[in-house]
Amino acid sequence: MNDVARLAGVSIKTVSRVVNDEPGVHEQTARQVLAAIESLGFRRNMGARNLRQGVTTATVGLLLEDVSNPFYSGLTRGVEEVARQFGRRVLSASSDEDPVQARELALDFCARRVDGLLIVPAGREQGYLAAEIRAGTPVVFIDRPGGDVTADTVLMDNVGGTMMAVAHLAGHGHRRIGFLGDDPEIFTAAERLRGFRRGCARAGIERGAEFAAMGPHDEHSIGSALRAMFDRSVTALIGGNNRITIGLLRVLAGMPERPALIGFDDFELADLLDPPVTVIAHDAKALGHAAAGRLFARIQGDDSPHRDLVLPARLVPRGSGEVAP
Amino acid sequence: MNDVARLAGVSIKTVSRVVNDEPGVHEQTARQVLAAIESLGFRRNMGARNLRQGVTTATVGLLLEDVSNPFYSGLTRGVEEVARQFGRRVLSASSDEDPVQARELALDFCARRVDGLLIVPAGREQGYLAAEIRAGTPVVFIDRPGGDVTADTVLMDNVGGTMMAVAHLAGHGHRRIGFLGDDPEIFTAAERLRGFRRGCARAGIERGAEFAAMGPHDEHSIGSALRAMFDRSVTALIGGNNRITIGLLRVLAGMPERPALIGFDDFELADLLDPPVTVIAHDAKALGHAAAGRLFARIQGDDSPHRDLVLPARLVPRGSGEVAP
DNA sequence: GGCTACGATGACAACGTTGTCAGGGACACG
DNA sequence: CGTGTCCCTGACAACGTTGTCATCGTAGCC
Repeated sequence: MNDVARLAGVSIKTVSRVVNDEPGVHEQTARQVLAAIESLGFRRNMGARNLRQGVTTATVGLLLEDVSNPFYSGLTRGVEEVARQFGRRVLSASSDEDPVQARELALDFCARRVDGLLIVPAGREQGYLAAEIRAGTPVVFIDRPGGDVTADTVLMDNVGGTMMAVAHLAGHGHRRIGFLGDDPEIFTAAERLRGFRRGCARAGIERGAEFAAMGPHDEHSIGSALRAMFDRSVTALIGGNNRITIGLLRVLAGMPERPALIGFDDFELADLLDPPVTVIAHDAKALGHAAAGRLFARIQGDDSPHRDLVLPARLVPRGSGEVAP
Repeated sequence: MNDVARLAGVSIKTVSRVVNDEPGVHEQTARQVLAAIESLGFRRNMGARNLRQGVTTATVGLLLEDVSNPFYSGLTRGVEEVARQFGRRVLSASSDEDPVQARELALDFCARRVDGLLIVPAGREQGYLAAEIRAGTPVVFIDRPGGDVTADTVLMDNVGGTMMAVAHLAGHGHRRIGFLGDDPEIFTAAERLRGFRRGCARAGIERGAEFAAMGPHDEHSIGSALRAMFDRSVTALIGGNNRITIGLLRVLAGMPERPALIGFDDFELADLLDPPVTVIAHDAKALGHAAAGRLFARIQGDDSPHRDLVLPARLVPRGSGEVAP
């Protein structure tokens, strides 16, 4: 800016005025300044501007498990869209479900003075965020609650969705149902398991005819879980998330059994498989929209009490869940 | 920092020393400072630090078409991993293939003084980047060259991949092959079309027995392109990218014809479809690794001449591409 | 005792901006 | 001609850090 000022033969402040479209600059002067800016390729240093003006960095932090998982990339896209509407950029990072990394990344975001933080919590404790929240950084938890920290939260209806799946299978005559879920340390996995149990109870399925195998899962563990379930005459399966459902499909492709199947999380091509896969669907992008919406409301000063938003899940029947035992 | 200094009864400089683990602070003093930091929840302002220290913001900008497309989210993940190794965060944004937005986002990244820029160019002209590059911001183009701007570039072997697909189909006896590609304004689409033509020539397929329908495509346009091709007795198809291949599969599901099919871009579940889909595969994450690798080399001062890297594509035969006419 | 050496600390400037306020010239009016 | 007003412009401080250099006290040495 100094260089621009020198070249244009004006003071640095006048350059600032031109850059910011402030009124009260002679048109002739402004032209000279603009010419100087052009010829020097000057670009205002946002960092310095933020420092001077105080709070905003026009950036929000998004911390999730893994961008390359379609669920999270859809979510990211949703966040990005809302952020753009509010003139913000998104700083994103994947924690790989590792609490230590998550903590480190979140604190790094704070040190960068993001305007707000969207977090898919990894692990049970987010206590390290309490100080940041007190300091005024708005935080919204996505997909899982913050545990020991209270803040706005946007969740899926995990319990309701799984109950719906069980009811659907029971409605088609299944009485022995297996659930393959993720590590129950993960909130959504525990919730879906809860939904599974409750759904079974409500459908009048006797205890002992419901089988749950919780993860973490790879194809090998899915295979052994499946064999154990088939040994006990399970006729229908529920996949606890998109990874597991796809793993299930892959393993089942090499087995003779063709149980009914419902997956939690919709996924691309589910409708083109044979049979097409019935799923409990929810909208990752909508989740991003909702969470970012809350965050920007907070950023703009909304200080109403914390709100928990639960987005609905819906059953999409496609075939695999509508077969008789 | 001021507050911390006051509370600890030391000068602001001493706090700075403690925060930066500089030597020469009495242990007792350091403890007091740390206690003050803890109790005030102080976190160093990265923006101010960057301003003072000069260049780095420990951030790179990643500009792509759409994070929610699995190809790009895989790429993003690759970039993120390398960035983390180098202690950087990733600021990402989707341009939706709109040159105006792309320009705006890229310049915004520059104004934030990112350490480097990874760009999947949208549109033909990236001239606005020339000034930034001259000013010393390293830029790496991904997936498409920069057109009027020269910088490091990391590409896929689009021509070779498509030629491979044609050769594979010809090897199975196909003489009338259709190619459904994206908008030829897009570099990769044009390259793949070129590969298709060259592959046909090399396979001795007479001109007039190769049919290309370029996009942009939706299911409707794919449908009409397909009908036109079948009218001319096409027996094999190549899908020009993951979106188009999936569109093709969806449209074909409602038609009686079962042509041979090879898709450019691998996609999840391709192996579970019936028949499993043969694809030209490449590794999006590897692309991200390679591009970020180049970028950080530049950031660390590598000023060797610009380099163009072309990552190989490979044919993954799964069934759909191995059927006779 | 006077000297150096060293360890611990602080004062101050600077990074690139912008907000505040004051200065200076042109012009109109009494 | 003096005065007030308006428009344009610039000097200066400040944002939160860190680099440079100076200061101070104490210990060690001759």
